[in-house]
This record gives sequence, structure tokens and C-alpha cells, in this order.
Amino acid sequence: MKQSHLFTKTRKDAPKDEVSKNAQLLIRAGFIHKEMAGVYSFLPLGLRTLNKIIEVIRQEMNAIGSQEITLTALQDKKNWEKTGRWDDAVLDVWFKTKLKNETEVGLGSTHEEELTALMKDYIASYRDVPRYVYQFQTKFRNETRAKSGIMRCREFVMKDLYSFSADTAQHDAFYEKVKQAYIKIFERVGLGAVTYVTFASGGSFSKYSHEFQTITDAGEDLIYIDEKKKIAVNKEVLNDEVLKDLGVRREDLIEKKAVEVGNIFNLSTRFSDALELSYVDQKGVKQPVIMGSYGIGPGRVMGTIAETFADDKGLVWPESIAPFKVHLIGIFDKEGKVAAYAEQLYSDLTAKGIEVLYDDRDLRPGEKFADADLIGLPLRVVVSEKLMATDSVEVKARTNETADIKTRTEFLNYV
RNA sequence: CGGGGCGUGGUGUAACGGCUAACAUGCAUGACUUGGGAUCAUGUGACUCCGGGUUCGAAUCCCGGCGCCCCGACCA
Repeated sequence: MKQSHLFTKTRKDAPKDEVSKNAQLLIRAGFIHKEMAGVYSFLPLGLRTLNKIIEVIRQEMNAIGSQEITLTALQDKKNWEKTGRWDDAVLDVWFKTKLKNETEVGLGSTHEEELTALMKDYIASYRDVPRYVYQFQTKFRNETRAKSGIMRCREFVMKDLYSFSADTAQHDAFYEKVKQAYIKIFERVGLGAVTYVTFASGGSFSKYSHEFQTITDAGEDLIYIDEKKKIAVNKEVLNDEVLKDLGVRREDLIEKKAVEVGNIFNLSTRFSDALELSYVDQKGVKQPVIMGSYGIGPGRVMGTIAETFADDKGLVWPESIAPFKVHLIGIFDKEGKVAAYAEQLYSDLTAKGIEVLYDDRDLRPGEKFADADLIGLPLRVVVSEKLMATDSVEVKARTNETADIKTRTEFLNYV
């Protein structure tokens, strides 16, 4: 992509109403645009990043045998009445609206009800379970207080996976698989070292649920970490009994602020009972379906990555999710020789399948460097008249202070 | 939802109750320049969030609303 064609604009100042680091940088670098509190649009750079994260999640979800679907955002009230969650007193994050004929509908804040009801058409026999399906869907939550940029929004994309198992053993096995898949996902997007499987409240269905908590000052949870065992406990459930269960000692725990980037939990028959989802086993006996739900917020993951790696110059993206891998910068001469050279390198890289953002704009070098630092692509490659003389380019990783000179051929082999 | 703070060109800021609302940046045009947001010139751009009130006079004071940020509560 040529930067002169890229729909975006960088800016020196962040709007004063953005205080969080992730929103300040993402807005300054032209990744997102704020519509209102807790509601953000994604511009090309931001969407590319978000989609990279989504693709990592998708691959790992497919790898454990779940299948992608898309449910609706508009939701039928009757399913929610059956589970007793339509009432605002029970679930107060609802956005509700009405059809022309006065029928009430909800804007989905989660999809257990809808999917469980849907599954009644597809699960009837033991041959129909287990079923594992997931989606990336916009959730609407009427948060009383949106905050921290894209970390806590009223409208956001969520990956939600739901499992429908024949019995507890089958459920538990899949639950463990998802846990491992989540660990892999957070490793792949670069957060592995600072993300902890965290024991949290299991609600009424099981003793614990598991949260995936990433250490960051931008987080709103407090967790207690046993670094040796690489597990953590959410403050909400920290007590002697829990410590005993997990075999950790209070003295070994350190307190950290963290953000919940994912969570998984056992729903047991909470929804299948209420919505009468069951199957008939080999003996012809009706059995309840055991459910689980497993969420990750790709936008929140993106914000967390921004918070975690950014420095004073701007964003820093891990290669796996960067909107482009290479930022090619031309320091142009009057005759256009450098531009032609850069153009050739751009097409060579593109032909190799490398995602390049080529800064072909007629700007002074300082401005291009500042933008490159702000946008934060992993590799910066500079071509100039001086370097051209030796058929070389300057290569600098965003995370490095210093740059290397490589010949063009060396670079093409290296990248 | 409780508490606190703040609303002025696209963005960041300034302006004692008193002159045509100022400065920077951005944007446009031109000159000059090309390894870290350089310089110069000329332009462009604001019913000072909305509605009332006080006053000879309101961006400024008062009341109400709306919006935004922060702390807390909440977060299946």
C-alpha cells in the first residue's frame, strides 16, 4: 500500500478528551476514530490490525474443531424471558428497542440465549453432540461507564465460542482444549509473557471460571500471581480455600493490575434447561446438553497490545498482528531516481508476498520518520540517494535503537 | 448510578464582565529545502456545546440540559 493512497491521517496532538494511552496513540496514528464515549470506528490501519488478531483467533478456534457462524445482533425477547435475563434488574447492560409494531427486541450483549434456542433445531440425538461453534460478533452493552479508550466499549466485536456437549467429561475435555488454544492465541499475538490463566468466580455452575489476564496498568482488575506456577487468582475470589485448592501460598503471590482479555466458563445446563435443549442418548433417554462459553475481545486485545508495547514515540506492533510488516521510506532526490528505486523495491517486496506500507509522499524525512515511529510497523526500511550508490538499504526494527545497512539483495533474502 | 473536573476554528491552547475572540498546529497556494515533524510569504477556518437568565455589555457570572474525561459502584 502506498501511503499517499492510504486513507488515514496522523496527528501530533491527541484530542484532549482521550487520556488512555491506547486511544491517544491509536487516534494519533490514524487507526481508529471516536464516535462517542465507548464507541469507535476502525480505519484501514486499525481494521487491518484487528483483522490480523481475528485471524489468529480464527485459526486456533478451527484447530480445536469448532466452526464459525454469525448470529444476529437483534435478539428475540422470548428466549431471554425463558432464561430470566430480559429484566433490566437482572442484566442491566441491555440496549432494547422496538419494532414498528411495538414488539420489543434486544441488541445482543451476549449470545447464549439465541444460540441455545437455535441449536434446538440441530441437536436432537446423541449423534448431534458435541457441537462447537463460534463467531465474531458486535456486542452492545450499555455500560454505565465506558472507559480506557477501546478497552471498555459499549459496542465492540467479540469472539464467542459455545460448546454443546453430551456429558461433563466431554465438556471438561473440550474446556481444557480451549484453555490451551487461548494460551496459544495470546502467545501468537505477542502477549504470552504477560498473560496469566487466572482463577475467577465460576458463578453458580462450577467452582471456578478461567480468565486470561494481561498485566497492564491500564487494566481494571487486580490479580495475584504465582510466577513460578504461571497461574493467578482474581482478587474477587482470593481466600484461603482457593489458595489451598490451587496449591499456592499467599507469600508467593504478587499483586498486579491486569486486563481481562479472555474468559472461559462452564455453563452446565443453565441455558439448556431454561430453553429446553436436550438430546436422546443411545438408550432413548433424554439427556441435558452441557454447555460452555468462551470469549475473547479482539478490540480489547488490540488495545492491550498498544498499551503493552508502545513507547514514547508511538505504537509498536508485534509482527504477527502488525497492519503491515515493512514500512518503506524513500528519501527523495530532485530527479526522482530514489523514487524509482523505491518503487522497484516496493514491487519486489510485494511480489514476495510481504505486506509493505510505502511512504511515497513528498515530505521531508523527519516527518516520515516521525510517522513511521508513530504507526509502529515492525521493520523500517529506508532508501536514499546515498544508499542507492552502493545498492543498499537501511533496515531498522521498531524495537531497536540502531539500524543496519544491508545490500538490497541481502535485504530481500533476509526479509 | 454517586463524587470530581472540563466543554472556545479540524486539533491543542489563550483571552480582567468591555476593542474586530488571540496564538500554535492543520489545511490551501507559492518560494526554499530533503536523513528526524526546517524556514518564509499569502490565504483558509469559530453563531465560544445547547436553552434560558443577570447586565448598558457575557466565551467569562447564575440556572437547566446535553456531551466528554477521571475516581468509585457496577461488569451475565
